[in-house]
Amino acid sequence: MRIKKIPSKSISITDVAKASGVSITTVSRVINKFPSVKEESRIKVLNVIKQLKFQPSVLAQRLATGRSNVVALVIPRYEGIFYSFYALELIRGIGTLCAALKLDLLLHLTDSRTPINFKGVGGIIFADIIGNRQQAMDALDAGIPCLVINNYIEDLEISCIAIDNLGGAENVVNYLISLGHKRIAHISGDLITQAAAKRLEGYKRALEKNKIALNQDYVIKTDYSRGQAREAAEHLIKMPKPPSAIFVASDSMALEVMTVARELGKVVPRDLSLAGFDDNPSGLDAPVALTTVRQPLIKMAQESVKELNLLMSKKKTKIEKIILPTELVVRESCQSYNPD
Amino acid sequence: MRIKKIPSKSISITDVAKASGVSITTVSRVINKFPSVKEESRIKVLNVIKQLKFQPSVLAQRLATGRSNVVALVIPRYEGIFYSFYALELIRGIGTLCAALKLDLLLHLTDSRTPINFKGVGGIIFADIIGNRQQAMDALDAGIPCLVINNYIEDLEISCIAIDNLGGAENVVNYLISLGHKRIAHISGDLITQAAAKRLEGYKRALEKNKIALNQDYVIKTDYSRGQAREAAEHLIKMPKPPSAIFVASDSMALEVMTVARELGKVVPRDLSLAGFDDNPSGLDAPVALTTVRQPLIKMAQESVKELNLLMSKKKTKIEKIILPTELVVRESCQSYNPD
DNA sequence: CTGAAAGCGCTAACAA
DNA sequence: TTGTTAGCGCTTTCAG
Repeated sequence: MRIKKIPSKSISITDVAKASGVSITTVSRVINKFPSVKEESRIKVLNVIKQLKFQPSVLAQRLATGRSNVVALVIPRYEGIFYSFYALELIRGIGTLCAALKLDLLLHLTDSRTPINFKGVGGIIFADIIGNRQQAMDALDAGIPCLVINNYIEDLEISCIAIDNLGGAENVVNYLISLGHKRIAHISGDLITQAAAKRLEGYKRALEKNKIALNQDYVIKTDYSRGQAREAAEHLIKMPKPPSAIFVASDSMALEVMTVARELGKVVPRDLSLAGFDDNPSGLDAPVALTTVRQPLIKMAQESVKELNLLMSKKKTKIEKIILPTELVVRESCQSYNPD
Repeated sequence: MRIKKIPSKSISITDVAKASGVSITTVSRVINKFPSVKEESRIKVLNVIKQLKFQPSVLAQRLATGRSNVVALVIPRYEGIFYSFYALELIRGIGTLCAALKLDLLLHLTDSRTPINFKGVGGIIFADIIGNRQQAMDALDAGIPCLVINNYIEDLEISCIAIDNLGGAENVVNYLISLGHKRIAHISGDLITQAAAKRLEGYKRALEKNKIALNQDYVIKTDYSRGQAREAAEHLIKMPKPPSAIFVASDSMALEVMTVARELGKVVPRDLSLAGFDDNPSGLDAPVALTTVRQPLIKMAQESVKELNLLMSKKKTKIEKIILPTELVVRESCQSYNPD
């Protein structure tokens, strides 16, 4: 004879069935709100459920149905992502909407190498794709509903919701140009991210369209960290012919640049115009409020959950490629170019 | 006859067994690294697994064993938590350690009312307890390994890892007093959080120990938001007899206060000394670097995962109540009191 | 060293 | 309207 491994006092559907004098099937029907249950039985079962504080095992449910309400959020764990404003906004947006839709949120900080075990998750949101394209492809051909945010992927049959980094960057640089600046530098973010690459591209495009020659010395690449922003800023400001304006790929780096400028005796915006990207609230703490580009992070996050939910419930199968617009936020850190 | 519902091409342990000519039991043994498998069989199975890209269903595993490697992180969704530096640091610390320990992280932003379905989670970390005491008690008597962070709970048989908010606050206020300040105000955080309450208490205690009478008009309560910080700051600074120093319960609020002071023509630290709490990196972006209290958030987060992991693997059952020390970070925003 | 068979808690097809 | 029964994919006795 078998012995139950652990006298796991956890109550199951069977206990409920016994206590209410019906079959487990009926209990199951009550749980799943089948209309075809006699009112009397339903009430009885419901009472017992309450009494016993029964909660169905989601595990067993998922195993039996093959469906799962788990949304996995896959965030690549590259250097610096967590120093960004971005990650938290994403988690916040996705987390609150998941809670509202009764979806479980599994947070997966991936090193990009380790394959993800998809069994048991109902859908996946890839926050950007940094070296983990394979993971997305695996998910795709395992037939798991999934989508990518913050990265516009053309060559994969996958939905994506991205932000118009290119346009946003182009706009802000155009703005600087409209103020009369010609010597405009760019401190870029980590170019393994599409966002940083597109911002750089937008910068270049704006210059080009305005017939301003690109000066390679004015473009400095960083990993988004404040440390590298500092080095870049020092380098730029100390140049024999320093730029009159700098477009920085993130607000947090821009703030560091502002600090460096102050240390070197430069007054923003009089001696140097400065623009960031993100609309990070701390841009308002700066001595001079930071001009920046607002990106709809929360919106992107929430759209992704909505979309994924549709995919998961098979209400939709068409893939969608969306680019959300950005908005230039003019504050005080930029000024008309003054050649004196 | 039955028809398989969906020709779910997902490969299972059975497929692996067939393809390698052994029983599923043997495959299971290989998966679980039982030593008692002939090397030959093991290799064969391992090969097939690789070939078929088989990944065991964690669902089925959990159902069969009753064990689960899922860690639920329960974060109460009160107003303003996500505007804090705190939340992201927590998620970052917990997330990376979970990944390292091969634990799945379930993120649960709770409204505190809805009971949590614990079935299938192996352990729970409650990030603070804000109105959701019941959830913790439920988990406790469901016998699920769990602990509380950022809240020292005396009257519950639950492990907790908290931060010495009281001591931290007392220290910083002592520091202000040592600089000669006597009119010291406090802008508190949301007192539903233990952290805010303890910081207020620390403030009071420091005054008391130094025989400085508490002036109720100098204590202003907020919800941690910048908006309320602004109002508080305006009120304090415009008082007929304004404080010469303000201890603010969070760095982000302190930065807002600094902005307000500047707007009102006050120079920090000459006219007003300012201290925060958190050691939020943006404290360094301020025109005047913010003096603050550093709290070991990452450490708290990581300790909690370690501890929970021990609890989950039954290697430990003793509950632990830990308070981690803080550290005063003196920067530039405070100055000796100058009565002129 | 290996396999058959009995669960884990639930859902769903079928029959009543 | 309800119950019976066969799985879902895995682990774990127990008996070779």
